[in-house]
Amino acid sequence: MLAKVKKLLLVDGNSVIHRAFHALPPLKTRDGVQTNAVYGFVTMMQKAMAPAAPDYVIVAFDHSRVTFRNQLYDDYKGTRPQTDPELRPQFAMVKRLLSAWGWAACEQEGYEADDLIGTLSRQAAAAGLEVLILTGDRDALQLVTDRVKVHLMRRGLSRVEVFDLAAIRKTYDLEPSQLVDVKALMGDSSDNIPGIPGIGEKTAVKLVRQYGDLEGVLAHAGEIKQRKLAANLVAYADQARLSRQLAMICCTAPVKLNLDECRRAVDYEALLALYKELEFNSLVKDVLEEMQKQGSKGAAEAAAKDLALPEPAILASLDELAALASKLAGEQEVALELSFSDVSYLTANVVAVGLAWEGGAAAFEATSLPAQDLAKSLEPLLLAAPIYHDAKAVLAWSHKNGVQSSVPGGDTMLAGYLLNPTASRHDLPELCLEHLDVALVEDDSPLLTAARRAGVARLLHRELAAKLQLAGMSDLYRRVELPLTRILAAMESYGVAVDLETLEMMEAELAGGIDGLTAVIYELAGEEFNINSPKQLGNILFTKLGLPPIKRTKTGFSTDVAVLEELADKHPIAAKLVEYRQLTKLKSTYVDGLQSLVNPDTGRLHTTFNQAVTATGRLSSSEPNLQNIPVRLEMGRRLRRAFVPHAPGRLLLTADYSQIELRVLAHIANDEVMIAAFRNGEDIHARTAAEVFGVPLAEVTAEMRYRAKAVNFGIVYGISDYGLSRDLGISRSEARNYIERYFQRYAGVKAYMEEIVARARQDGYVTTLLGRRRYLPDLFSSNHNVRSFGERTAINTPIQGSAADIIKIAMVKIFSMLEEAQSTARMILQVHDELIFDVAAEELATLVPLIKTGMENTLELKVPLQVDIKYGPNLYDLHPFAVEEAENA
DNA sequence: CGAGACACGC
DNA sequence: GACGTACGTGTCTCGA
Repeated sequence: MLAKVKKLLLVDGNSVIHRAFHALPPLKTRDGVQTNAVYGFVTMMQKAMAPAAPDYVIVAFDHSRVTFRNQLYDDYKGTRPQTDPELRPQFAMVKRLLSAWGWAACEQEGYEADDLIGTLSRQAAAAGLEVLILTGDRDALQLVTDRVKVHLMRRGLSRVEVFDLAAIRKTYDLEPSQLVDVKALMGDSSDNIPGIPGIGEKTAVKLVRQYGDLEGVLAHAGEIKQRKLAANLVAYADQARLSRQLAMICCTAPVKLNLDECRRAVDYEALLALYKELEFNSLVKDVLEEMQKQGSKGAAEAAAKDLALPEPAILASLDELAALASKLAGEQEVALELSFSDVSYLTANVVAVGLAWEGGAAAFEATSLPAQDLAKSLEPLLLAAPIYHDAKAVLAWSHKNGVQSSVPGGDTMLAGYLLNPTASRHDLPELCLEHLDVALVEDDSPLLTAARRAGVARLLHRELAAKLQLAGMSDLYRRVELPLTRILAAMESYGVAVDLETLEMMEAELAGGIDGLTAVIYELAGEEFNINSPKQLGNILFTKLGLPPIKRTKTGFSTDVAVLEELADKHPIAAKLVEYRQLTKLKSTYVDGLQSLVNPDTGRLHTTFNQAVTATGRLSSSEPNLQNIPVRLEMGRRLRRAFVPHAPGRLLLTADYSQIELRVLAHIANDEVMIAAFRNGEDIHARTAAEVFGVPLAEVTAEMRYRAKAVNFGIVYGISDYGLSRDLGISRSEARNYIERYFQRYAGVKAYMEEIVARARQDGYVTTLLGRRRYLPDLFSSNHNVRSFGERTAINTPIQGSAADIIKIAMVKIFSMLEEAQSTARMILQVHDELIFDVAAEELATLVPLIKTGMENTLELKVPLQVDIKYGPNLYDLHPFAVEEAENA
């Protein structure tokens, strides 16, 4: 086995710092100290380090302006201006940075950074190391060998070009060493190297290629046809020789490579302090995160000290815990943390309990206790509205163990989510970094971790609650999200009953269908291959069968359903593939996937409703996702027969909002035409068709309505003529025409779209009807596509998010109405604009009006909300609930 | 183990 | 001239 070759990164400090200084705006600290070059240096280094992963780093600096080259030539670099006074102090800052990062610095009187790099690179290569040179100076290219590569910074800091031996040969058709001869001929005005008058890069390269090196060129001056050029070569031969000496990087400078001194060892504490001083806030965060990953003890202690967390008391018995829980039930601002053995909290065990209150903390080891006993002893506290991080996990667990709970007093996860829904994570360590500037590190002991998390959650919640207040989201938080989380916990804990026999029958049916299709597809393809592999399938379709590749993906031919449908009239295999895809999707994701997630204890599916995931405020559902059960195609829809009530004598009831997003749009855009249509109870797609096609409502054809429906969808999602033309199979100009007429007729919608984008640009965020926010940094991107995306998001988020607000209010309201009425009805699922209940047959007639009016009367909009209710023995056989049934009841 | 392609829902 | 409907989750393949 060969040992891995060690890598050395050599950096031209002066070059990188100068680049950074000129490429970045003059960033300053609050005290007015300019730091842009330092910042640019760090980011450049991080960019270079990430892919290269060097084992050693040395940053070389010029010692002073006077070097051995000045003895050769007085005016060397004679045209260079004085160092900018704003830049000079930044060199010292960079050097402090180096020691914190554990990067060696190197400088030597009489030599430039280049020479030190050249010398060290030769020594390192001789010692068997691989060398990378980071610089903005092209001259370094002469140092390239089979072991030495140059990362050349181009145009500011954004692009780096990598030159290895092959790249040099390809670019110049010369060896690296010949670049010195080129420069000897052409000179360099920035270094004030004279070269030979009248020779530029083109000529210099040509001559060196032809004659090998400078001496070769000079020796053959007589053969050169252009008389002026030949004469200059003779007249300025010595000047060229001098230029060559100046351009040649010295590889014998008096420095010695000492690898022990440049092994990387980051001093995080020092780095953190320095970044804080320089006010590099994003980098401060990175360091804290890194410290957290490393589990740095220092960071943990700093967190405890900064926040003045009390030392937790370790509780010895369940009685002691129960007594404390009862006592704390009477106190304000108590935080409760349960650590679970697994992320699936419904099936997991509680490992530890952490508690924190004003001036105190406690922890309890819970591993070997029956869950019911533990839940029971915590009951007084669960009913006293403590603060949690991810309350739903605790509440679902307690619900499962037969213990009541109240709406949480606070939930740092939900609060953090509301403050910035698009953040990638809302876990406790991340929120601590973001809002308290503290790294939260797990302790080796789960007990101490639980107590620390409770303590931190309590303090964090104060901060978050204050920020929510400032942002106008307190009501949304306290009246919607917090009550909802308890409801979601109940829904998850109830679960959804499934009829396994139905699933098993479908499984057999699908397996048969897939086998048959597989055989047919192999036959049509003339060989066996993996149909599930888009790559192999692409080869069969477009290479072997010679079908036209309709479109490409990043990695090859696209084989998605749109492509297959286009191929359907060219080859019979296409239709078979569409069917194959349909069946395998159904089998693997739904039939097999759902079966594997049925809880063996309850015989039901217990999804997780994620309340802190989406950018718009919608919920999501996972393990399994019960928000994407097939409905559109009959084959898939039949799967819904497997979703049944949890006991005999009961029914499933679905209540869905009709056109909720368009109604919300009509309201927030305040569009008169659309408002009137909804108030008159019109079919909105037909109305849109009448408007767009300029015909009376009665004359709207099915085709016109279909097209208008696509336009309505497009409007909600931020339409483009391209997308609409693709959806409807019409030309772009025709699509543009539709949109134009749409905006003429629905002028309020058009005005809304313009206003919301303008407002979003001003505020940096958009809001929903309940004040839910989404920040839109994409609006300020310099990339046109990213910016357009931001604009569509600005249009869509208030619509989708307000609809999410509405159904959340409805859930809170209906859940408590059911509680009050002591109904046995259970709300079991939410699918964005639809609620699904498991109800007793005899309660049906009373529940329908309760649910319908409850959902229709959430927010007072300028248009009515309309809810359609259906019921049946499963999610497939659903019947509309007729008004007469209610009247007869 | 992560990215990409694909497919399902609203 | 490119590029392009919002928001999600799950499964499978493939290459590091």
